[in-house]
Amino acid sequence: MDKENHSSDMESGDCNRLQNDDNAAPRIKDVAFLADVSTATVSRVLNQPHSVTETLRNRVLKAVGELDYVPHGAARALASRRSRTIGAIVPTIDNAIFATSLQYLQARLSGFGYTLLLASSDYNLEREHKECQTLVEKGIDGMILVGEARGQQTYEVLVKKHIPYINIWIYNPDSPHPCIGFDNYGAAYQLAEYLMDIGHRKIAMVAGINEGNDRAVGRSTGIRDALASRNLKFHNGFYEERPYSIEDGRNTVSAWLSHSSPPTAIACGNDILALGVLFECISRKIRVPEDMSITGFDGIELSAHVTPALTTVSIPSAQIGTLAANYLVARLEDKTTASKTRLSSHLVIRDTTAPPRID
Amino acid sequence: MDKENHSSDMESGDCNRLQNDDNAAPRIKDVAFLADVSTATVSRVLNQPHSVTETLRNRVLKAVGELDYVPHGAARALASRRSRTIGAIVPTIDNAIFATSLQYLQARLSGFGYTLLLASSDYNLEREHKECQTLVEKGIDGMILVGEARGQQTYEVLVKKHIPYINIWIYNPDSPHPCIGFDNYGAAYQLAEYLMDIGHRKIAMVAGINEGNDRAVGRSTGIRDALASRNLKFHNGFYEERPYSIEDGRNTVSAWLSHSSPPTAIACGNDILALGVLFECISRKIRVPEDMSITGFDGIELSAHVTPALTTVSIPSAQIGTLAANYLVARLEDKTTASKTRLSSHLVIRDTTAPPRID
DNA sequence: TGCAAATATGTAAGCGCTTACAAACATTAT
DNA sequence: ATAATGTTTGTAAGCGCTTACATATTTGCA
Repeated sequence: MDKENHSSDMESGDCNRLQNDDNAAPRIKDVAFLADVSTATVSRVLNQPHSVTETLRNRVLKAVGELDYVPHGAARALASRRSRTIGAIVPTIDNAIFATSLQYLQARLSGFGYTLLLASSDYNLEREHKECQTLVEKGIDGMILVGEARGQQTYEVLVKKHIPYINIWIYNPDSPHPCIGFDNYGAAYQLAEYLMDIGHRKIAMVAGINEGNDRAVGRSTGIRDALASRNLKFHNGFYEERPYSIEDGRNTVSAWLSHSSPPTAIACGNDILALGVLFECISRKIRVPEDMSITGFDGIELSAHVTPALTTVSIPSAQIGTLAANYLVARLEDKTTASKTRLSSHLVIRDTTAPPRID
Repeated sequence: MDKENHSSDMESGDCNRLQNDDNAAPRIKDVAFLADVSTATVSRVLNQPHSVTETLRNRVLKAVGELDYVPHGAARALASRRSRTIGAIVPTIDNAIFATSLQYLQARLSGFGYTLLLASSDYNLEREHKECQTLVEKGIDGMILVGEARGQQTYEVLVKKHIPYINIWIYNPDSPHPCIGFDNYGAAYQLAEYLMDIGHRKIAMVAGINEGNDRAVGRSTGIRDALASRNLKFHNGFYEERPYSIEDGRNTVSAWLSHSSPPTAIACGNDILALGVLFECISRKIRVPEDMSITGFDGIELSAHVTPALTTVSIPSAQIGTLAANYLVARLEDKTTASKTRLSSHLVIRDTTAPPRID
């Protein structure tokens, strides 16, 4: 069963192509044989082209082309201890804002020669931990996580294996972990101040689910604290947490709208929820912004185009993806990088907010 | 430098834990040593638990737990020739409808113990080919591709390596390739017939970019052929292809709307474009559907909530993701599966379509 | 021209697992 | 008791690469 024809001193490998059993994929050995060099040289041509003479390099490259040789990733990863693969765990891919980030992340990684191994946690920290282990097992070189609130054990898995990681979508100067993002709390706080500055006192909030989601917590707390700073609370205790869907936004406000003392402004944890609230108001003939102010969070493309256009906080989602890729690749190539990057969010005032009517 | 303490016949491995240099990650050897069994047994416990006695199995599992052992994916893949990884190349992640599909795909794969390696082509066939090679090199066990129009060479890479693949988002009974999806052409054809049935003759279309995108081609051709079947053409030649964005939808119709003979209905290649068209009409005070009918394609959540609600074709995007995972895993485990699955799309008639005004 | 230093290539030892095969042991039939 | 059979475990040969080290070749300089 063993092949015998490996004496490398025969003239011209050209007519002596290795008789591979059938059409099995070619190995580095086959390339070496065809180009009449050692496997080490082939490997060098592929990994550090300039350490090989041009003549040889060309011969090898020609052989690679002729055989349609594709290196075996697992073997490569095993021998070199690097997989050129980056893992990412997002709460859900099915969210415009994460999708954008992922798109840019993936594109940038691809440009650096890295591949993206993707998992989702469905906003569940246990699942996140499990997926993290799976990705680590697959041999990722670096990891991208959303937010920073998670069990210490998850971080430990990464630290133990010396896998660099970064928390995105959040910026926390006091955190021991590297991060790229913005200040959810601060942005929400500012948003609430704006609402109060233009005269609102009766403010309600439809938040995203807070559990296991520190971004949502930051937004909720930011609004709440801003209100408290002026001795206000959520009007009538109108504060609800809902999943990311238009439908949920709509349903949630129904009760509030028929209350004897409805809020004059509703802050939402994200644009999708806000859109739901907006659509519900519209279909109930409640004038926005005259009778009701609405704010979103995220700044998805759509928010600029609905009528009235949604006041929201725009987030640099594409940039987060790109920078996360930059950070990890820099770390992996031992270049220095800032371990924390603060990106700015912007309050975008559009047409769903105005001073409340004076009764 | 070599460790010597490997004689496995010493009493009780319990107090003789392998002195790993520092905190290097434990290897299967370490587990075997701790549990006082061979590495083969450890491997069996991990891969075919029932081929090992309960006593031994428990001892091994205990050792695994104590050491926090995580198998090395690359080594595993190299030795077993399976990576438990599935590749997917989508045009862009940043599109609600693909994101949904990916979310379900990923969730299902994860349930089967597989991981998703993700790449995007940006609707560029060459890039797709390159990404395909990269993924194959990483050692994916199966591949998911969107649409079926691509160079033969791309398919060959997969076939040569015996990697099962499936084209999603499309259904073509005559194709030599397995697929899961629906009939873009037929659905579009039906949509145009509906428009004509309710009286429209002046029909225009804002299509997605057709190049390198057979789904878009199918939709465009479906509309065009339906018109032709009743001796119609795009009114005034009003047919434009535009990128996937609300802004593009808006801009595109501007010219048509100020034309002396505007269309009475505009069919769009996807919901996002349709939304753009709708928003533009609304901001120009053109009544929808009285003065203008608009149709979308995809059935994103939003289309049901805008006012007026968008008439569109709903697509089973989640199902496509789930079924694609099912198919590939079945193939990899040598179970039989249908190689082509036709899913149905549905014309959802809502409030943006009505008979044209009679002049 | 000769010798040291620099550069180019080859040799072969792993990387951490899986698995064919061999060996050991347990079970049943003879 | 012995042989035949089935089951459990161990041994060790790879899987396809990379890379430290050894070797061969070239270059620079006295």
